[in-house]
Amino acid sequence: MENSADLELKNLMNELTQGRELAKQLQISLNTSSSSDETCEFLIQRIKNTYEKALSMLNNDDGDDLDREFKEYQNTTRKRKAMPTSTKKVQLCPGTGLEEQLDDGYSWKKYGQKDILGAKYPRGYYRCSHGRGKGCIATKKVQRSNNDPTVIEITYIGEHTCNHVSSSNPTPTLPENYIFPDTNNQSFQNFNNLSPSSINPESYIFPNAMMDNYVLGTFMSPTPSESNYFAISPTLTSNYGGNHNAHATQSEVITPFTSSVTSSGINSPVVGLDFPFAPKEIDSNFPFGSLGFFP
DNA sequence: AGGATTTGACCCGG
DNA sequence: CCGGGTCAAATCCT
Repeated sequence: MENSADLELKNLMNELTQGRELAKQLQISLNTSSSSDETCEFLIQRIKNTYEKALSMLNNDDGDDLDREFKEYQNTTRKRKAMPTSTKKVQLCPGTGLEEQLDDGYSWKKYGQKDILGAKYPRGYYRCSHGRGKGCIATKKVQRSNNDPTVIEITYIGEHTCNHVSSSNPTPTLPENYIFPDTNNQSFQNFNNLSPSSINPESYIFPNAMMDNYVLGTFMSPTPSESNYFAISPTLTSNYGGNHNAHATQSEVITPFTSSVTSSGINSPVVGLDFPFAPKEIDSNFPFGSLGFFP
């Protein structure tokens, strides 16, 4: 068994190593004409995050802090104490796999969903799927914007202490580098060489029909009829949400540009990215919608 | 069968 | 008391 100090040190090393790798990625991106501004911006943000995380670890010279924090969490299961939060808004790119666009490299487990007053769309609650076992207290809230259904707001609460990446995307040295898939991947190159206005949906993971179903039928239609979200393939459990009125502590807008790298068809559980796309009206019309039938 | 998701109930702070 | 956050049993999916 390794003690908490060793674990702390290991986590610190992980963070610093990750920062170094991200910096390398940034350098590559800067030297690559096909890389977008968003790519660089996102990398910079991630580098900042790793440094902040590393610094906070150093400040907590008491290695038991995380353990204690989790204990407190366990003692107050229904109300978490004030935790560091960060919010990012994700502008969905048409034609890109929704799951990929929302994937942040961690695996999440949904533990709740709630209608929020004044919000058209329900909010989904997720916690790190390694959570309880590893003492990772990270959670996130995902909600679709009232005004712009293509904007998703993700609020991250607490820091990951598990240093685990999604089982469907294992990347030993870069736990959160889902955004940098194999650049030899044809689809990735297709994507990177495209300007947003010239996106060719066929380059992506989802065929047109499917994207129509997701983006047009589900997102855009104010009054979805038969093409509501219940028609969505149950195997594609992507979640959407957003809240335009958000007043988060920090906010950043990220335009995802993830590749068409799939979850490699891995049949491991798709974690974290399910979502009720339909507005509340649909929910009320189809209270048993996810079952696809009325009782 | 086991793990993930859904959903109504519960808890608690404002 | 209201509303956001969480729990946990039921249900679904693989």
